[in-house]
Amino acid sequence: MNMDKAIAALNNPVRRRILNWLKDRSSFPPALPEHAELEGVCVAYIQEKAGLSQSTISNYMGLLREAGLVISERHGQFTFYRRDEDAIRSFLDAVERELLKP
Amino acid sequence: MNMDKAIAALNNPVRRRILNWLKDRSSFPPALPEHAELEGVCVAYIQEKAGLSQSTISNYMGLLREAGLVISERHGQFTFYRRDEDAIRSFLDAVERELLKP
DNA sequence: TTGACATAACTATAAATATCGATATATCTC
DNA sequence: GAGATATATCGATATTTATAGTTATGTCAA
Repeated sequence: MNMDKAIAALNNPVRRRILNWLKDRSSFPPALPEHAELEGVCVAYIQEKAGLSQSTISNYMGLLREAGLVISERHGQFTFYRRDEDAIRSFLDAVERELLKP
Repeated sequence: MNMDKAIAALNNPVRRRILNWLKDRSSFPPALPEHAELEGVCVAYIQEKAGLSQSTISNYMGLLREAGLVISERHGQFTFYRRDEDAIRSFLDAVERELLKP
């Protein structure tokens, strides 16, 4: 997790919203049967929900991934994104340590 | 405290550093005797330490103030800035609530 | 192999941000 | 009041970000 990249990634309401949506897989359309066991969500579903172009969302997800906030996993033609809960928590810890007066 | 503005204000390493410096008044040159009781730091000291132009720092401090992370107080020709600890804490709480899975 | 599809990478443009120097404003001192 | 000082504001430019369209890449299915 990279603090600078993470803050930059979060400095956008749509990306924060996506991170929120990913808390609950069921806020998206059901996965295909063959992907039922996967936790992540494919780009197309996220795009649909966000209402922005495919390229924009792909770029957003790349930023979130580079920031270490989400994990991507390719399965066939699909890329599934899911939150990295540990990284998110440790980001919050780091921000708190940096901001809070000792 | 405004979440969007606060994140934007923190999305810059110098502004985060300033916020850190302000944790400890003694990391700056001593205040004038007539300002000894004040907790804040004047713009010129912050500028000196940051090594950026006066206008840039004045602008930075304005952003931090609008984000609600610092409090400014004018005394004569000087403006003293200090951290708003309560606002910082509640910002951290809000970010945590937004990011962390329930 | 040939399409069809999902996603990523590339290109382009508009908007936002970083940063400075210059100027304006307020205040202090004489 | 005139000049000095501290800060804010304005104007300009360079860089970064947002976003879309287009193209490339990889994979599936017939």
